[in-house]
Amino acid sequence: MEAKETLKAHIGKFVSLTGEQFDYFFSHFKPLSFKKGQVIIAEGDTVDCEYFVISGCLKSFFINDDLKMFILQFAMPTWWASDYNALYSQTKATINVDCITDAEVLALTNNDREKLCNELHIVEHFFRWRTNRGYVAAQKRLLSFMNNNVKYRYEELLKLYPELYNMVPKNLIAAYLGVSRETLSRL
Amino acid sequence: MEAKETLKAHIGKFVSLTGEQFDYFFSHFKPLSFKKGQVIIAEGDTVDCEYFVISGCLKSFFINDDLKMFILQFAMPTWWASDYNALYSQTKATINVDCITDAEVLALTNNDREKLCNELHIVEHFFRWRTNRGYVAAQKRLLSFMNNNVKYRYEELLKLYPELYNMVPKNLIAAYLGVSRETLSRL
DNA sequence: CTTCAAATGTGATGTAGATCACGCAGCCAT
DNA sequence: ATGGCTGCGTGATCTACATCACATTTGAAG
Repeated sequence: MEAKETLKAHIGKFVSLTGEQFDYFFSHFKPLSFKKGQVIIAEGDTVDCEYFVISGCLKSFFINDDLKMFILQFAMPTWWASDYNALYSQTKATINVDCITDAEVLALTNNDREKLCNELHIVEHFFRWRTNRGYVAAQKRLLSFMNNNVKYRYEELLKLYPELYNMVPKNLIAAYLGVSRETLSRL
Repeated sequence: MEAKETLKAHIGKFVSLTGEQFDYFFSHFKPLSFKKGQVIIAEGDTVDCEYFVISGCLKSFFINDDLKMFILQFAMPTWWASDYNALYSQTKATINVDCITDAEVLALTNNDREKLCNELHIVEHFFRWRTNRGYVAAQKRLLSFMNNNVKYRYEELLKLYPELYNMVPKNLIAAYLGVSRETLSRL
């Protein structure tokens, strides 16, 4: 029931579903448990789900030709993660998603999301709102990238998500900030 | 009628509205003409519209404390522009929008968009889709920023939007790429 | 046609951060 | 405990790009 309550609280922050509507909505999610290090989406995979994090921490990341890793997102509880480009346009994954810690998630298929959006206007409203927030956050991060040096971005990140400092190894934080682990280590 | 047809074709790429539905939808847009250099949204403004570009080219940009400009987006015909953070969360603008060339746009208020999304499920569907695309594009740009050097990003930009090369001064392209105009000039 | 400001090119020099190389500490599995 | 692996710090050097300075071209307005 933990997972169901977490999702309900999350949705409830923006829209009001009746109990019946929420039960129906929830019935499309599939609970999954993963171990630390387990891969959820690998480059080249067909992507048909997005994942709502109940506990633990995921990362979505890109590996370039030099095998350098860039982290797009740390997904903490009540965050969503997937390769959205692949999911929305039904192409192969170019982004990977795996588990930084043991994690419990709720999986929702692209088809089910679209079905739910069609059947329940308010669910579509919720998902529009969610992506709006994601879009604004992505723009802010882009601006911060262009405007601020590494030190400032590191401090801002820790201010916003202090739990990352202990939860996530420094080399991953460096990969999120787009900087080498050596430079990060020198503050 | 030019503007109406442009918007209709744009919407029609993703959803099908009846003629009646589209007329109603369109009736909420207000046509506006601007001259080159005119400011549409200035930092500190209350933002209550987003703008659909019919002709010409806008830019949305941020000015930092050192008066350095960073361009978030060039808005060409059929693109949308605003300070979405301010628009969605009803806060003061931190992003500016102005005209690189003379421009015709259609303005839609936040209230009207929300009203339309409520009244017509399919309109909400359209706007969800639009933001999804924007979100994916923003993520791609972020990745490109972390992964590729200026030269590569410049070439990719020109490959994607060759018209920018002649339409937009190089210092603005530099501000989009997050690089100094001198460095851009040296390729 | 003339004038002035904006746009562009280019040299010299400075610097944030990358890369390479190494040492060391914790930690899990044999 | 012995080994090997992952995470973390730190020195030395390298490089892409910033910054400052100035020259040249261009194009719009009088």
